[in-house]
Order: sequence, then structure tokens, then C-alpha cells
Amino acid sequence: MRKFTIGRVARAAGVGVETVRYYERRGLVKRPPGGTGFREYDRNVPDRIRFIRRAQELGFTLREVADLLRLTDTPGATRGEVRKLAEEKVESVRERIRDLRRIEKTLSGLVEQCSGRGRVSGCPIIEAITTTGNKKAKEDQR
Amino acid sequence: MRKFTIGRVARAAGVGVETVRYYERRGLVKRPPGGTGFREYDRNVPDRIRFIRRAQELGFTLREVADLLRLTDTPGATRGEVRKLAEEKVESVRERIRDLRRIEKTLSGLVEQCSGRGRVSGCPIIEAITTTGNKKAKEDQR
DNA sequence: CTTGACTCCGTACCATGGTACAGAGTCGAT
DNA sequence: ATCGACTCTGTACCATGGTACGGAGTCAAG
Repeated sequence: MRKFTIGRVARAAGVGVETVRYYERRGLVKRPPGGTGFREYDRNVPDRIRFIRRAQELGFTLREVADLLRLTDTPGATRGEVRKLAEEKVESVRERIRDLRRIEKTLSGLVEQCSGRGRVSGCPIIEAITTTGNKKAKEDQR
Repeated sequence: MRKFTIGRVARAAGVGVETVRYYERRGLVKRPPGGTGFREYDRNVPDRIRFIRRAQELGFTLREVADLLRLTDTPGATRGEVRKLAEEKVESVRERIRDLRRIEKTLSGLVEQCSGRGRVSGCPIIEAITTTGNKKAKEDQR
């Protein structure tokens, strides 16, 4: 059962040494005992780090990945708990998509309205940004 | 032609005083002369700040809003330049939507595969994150 | 002329996800 | 024993978009 140094773990996982230590600070990777003061990692740690990276690719923040990992580390944890986190993430991703779609629609509409010819003054894009929404602050003006 | 203090500008625009100074540091709002050491703003500055806020709502970063404002401030600038910035933003928003859609599909597929019953070990969501993608780093493992 | 409200500047702090040092210590190979 | 490569800790730094605070100065009303 040979152990890994932090450098080997980092190389195996495709990240930098500093990143491994950063994940440790964030509670994603446990600090291994290492009696010499040097960290001696189990051989499964690179996989754990790759897990973190893939979870990030699926939109989870490090805080959320930490929650996910806590579940995998807890013998009593259930799939229902994992599923709940995934469902919440799906929901937030959908929300973000809806926001972006609204933005995309507005913005592409403005681009269509703008011929691109002429000086900026009177440009429909600028006009729209100047006068759209946010009545609230306007009313507050005293 | 009465001028505004920074506090009045902030209230009129619906932001904090610190935010106005922050925008100044970021080059979005020019520092007004104000011979006394106190900033004396023209009455149009709250509108400028509301412009910033709305542009942000349309997905522009402060750096991009600064570019937009530079165009409105430059007499020789053309609508084509404004339109270009807007088109680029539309493109990046669409890209972001594509990314998120891919994520949403993957993740919602996983949620469907998971009954939610049983312990975490063997959970299809966890399994998928454990083994999906990223062959590159795996191959690098020596 | 004092008081309260405001402003000034510089700097530090928040979250997010890292990256980059400096200066010291240590490991393995020669 | 010495050297290079590695590791240790702690801290500072990057971007992003602000917020907060200390200590000083100033303005206007009573």
C-alpha cells in the first residue's frame, strides 16, 4: 500500500499542488496523517479530486461538491439526499437558463433594431438601456 | 444648474455612496471637479448610473459597460461599434445557454436514473460523476 | 458655535476558485 | 555530504462587484 506525496496526487489528478491544498482548506480532501509532516495520501485521492472537477463541470460549486462528498463519506447517507442536491442544482440551472434566455431575447431584439449606421446618439440599443425598466429607483429620485 | 453631492446621486440612482465611488475607480463615472474637495455632480449622473445597472441586467460586465459608456461619451463613435459589443454579448450569452443546457440534460438524466432509495454506494448520480469524462488526467496517471 | 449629517481617503473585507510566492525544512540519489 | 527536487506554512495576489470602516474634515441649521 504505497502512499502518494501531494505532488504525485496533483499530477495524477491533473491539478496543481496548490489546488490540492486549497481543496483541503475547503474541506473537500481530508488532510492525511503523514507522521513526517509530509502528507501521505491514499491512492484513491486522485479519483476524489477528479470527482470534484467533474462535479464542477456539472455546475456544482465547491461548497456543493463538499456536500456531495460528505454524503459519499457518510455510511448512513442515502441516495435520496444525493438526489435532492442534484434536483436543486437542476432547478437552479434551469432558472439561470431562463434568465439568460430573457437576456438573449432582449439583446438580440435590440441588435436587430440597430442598423449599425450613424452616430451613437439615437442608437436604439443605447436608448433601450437608457430607458428600460427600473422605475423604482427613478421614483425614488427627489 | 444645481449640482448633486455624492449622497444625492446615490439615492437618486438607487445605489450606495460606496458604489458610486467604486464606479469612479472603475472608470464608469468621471470624477467631477468640485473645487472644495467634495464631488459636485451634474444632474445627469444618476441616469448614467441607472444605465450601468440596466446594462448589467442585460449581462454586461462592468468592464463591458465601461466600453459602452466610452462610446456614448465619444462624439465620433458609431452605432456599429455599439452593435458589435451587443452582438458579442449575444454570442457569449448563447454560448453560456448551450453550456447550461448540456449540464441540465446530463443532470436531469441522472436524477431520473436515481430512485432515491437506498444507500449512497451505487447511486447512479455519484457513479456518473465518479466515472464521466476527463480521460486525459486519467491517462496522465503514472 | 456647536451639533449632526455628510463627505473625504485609504484600506480591509465578503464570496468564488484558485495561483504564486518566500523562506525553511526534508527526501532520495550520487 | 551535498545537490536538486520536492514539501512545508503562511500570506499575498488575480478577477468580479461590491460593502464596511476608521479618522479626519466640512457644511448647514439651530
